Amino acid sequence: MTNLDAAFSALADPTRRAILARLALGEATVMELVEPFELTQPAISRHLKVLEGAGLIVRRVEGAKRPCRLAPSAISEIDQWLAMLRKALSANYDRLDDVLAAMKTEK
Amino acid sequence: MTNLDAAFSALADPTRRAILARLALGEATVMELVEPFELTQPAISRHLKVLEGAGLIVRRVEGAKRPCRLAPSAISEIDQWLAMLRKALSANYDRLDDVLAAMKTEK
DNA sequence: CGTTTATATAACATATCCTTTATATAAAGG
DNA sequence: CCTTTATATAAAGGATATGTTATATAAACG
Repeated sequence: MTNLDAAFSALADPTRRAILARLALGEATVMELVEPFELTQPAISRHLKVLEGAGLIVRRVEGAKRPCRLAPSAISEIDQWLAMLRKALSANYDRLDDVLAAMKTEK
Repeated sequence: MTNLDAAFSALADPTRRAILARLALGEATVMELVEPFELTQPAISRHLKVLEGAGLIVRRVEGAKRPCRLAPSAISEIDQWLAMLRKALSANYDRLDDVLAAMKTEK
């Protein structure tokens, strides 16, 4: 599995996206992340493992706690890949512009 | 399943990303998309269905052929969501800048 | 130390995903 | 019409994901 596979499939789960949205507000421990969800602690621990494996979050050790936060380079690879699509889409858009411009000229 | 779930999980598969990369070069029929892969036609048809369901591609009817291309608004929702993460990450980066600036001042 | 708190891991059930083969359908071409 | 080409759908198997409960570990607290 490439990093891109891991990153996109990590983001495909709404619970994991919610965890990331929470972490966007700042660091949180596992129990703090469990609290807002109707899921057990092991379930959240697993989601965190997936997010960590995808390089989307990092963890510190602080006594018995393991505070999580967003990984600094979290979405860089994703952004790079999406840039390819964006470019293609804007190229298509430009072609549409050309067509419209041509129609205008003919008129 | 939200659109975001569908979009991210569609992108999580390397075959589907390759299909999108191919479509970034321009429209292609199902058989044209089957050709470069070591997969059967039904397998590709399914991937196309997933991509269509996620709003990432659209299809025309042209006789017996169904040419596919990238959907114009393909990644807009994804981009919107990622913008949230990007913002949080750059905010963290700014905080780091503050710390570094403070250290510099003290020195 | 004994207990509580924080987290991880194992074992298991269920659901979903990906692929294949086999078959259906519908347009195209003699 | 009959055959070929293009695509879709169904059935089935195997792998993977997600959740739960039960348990392990390790730090914190009294």
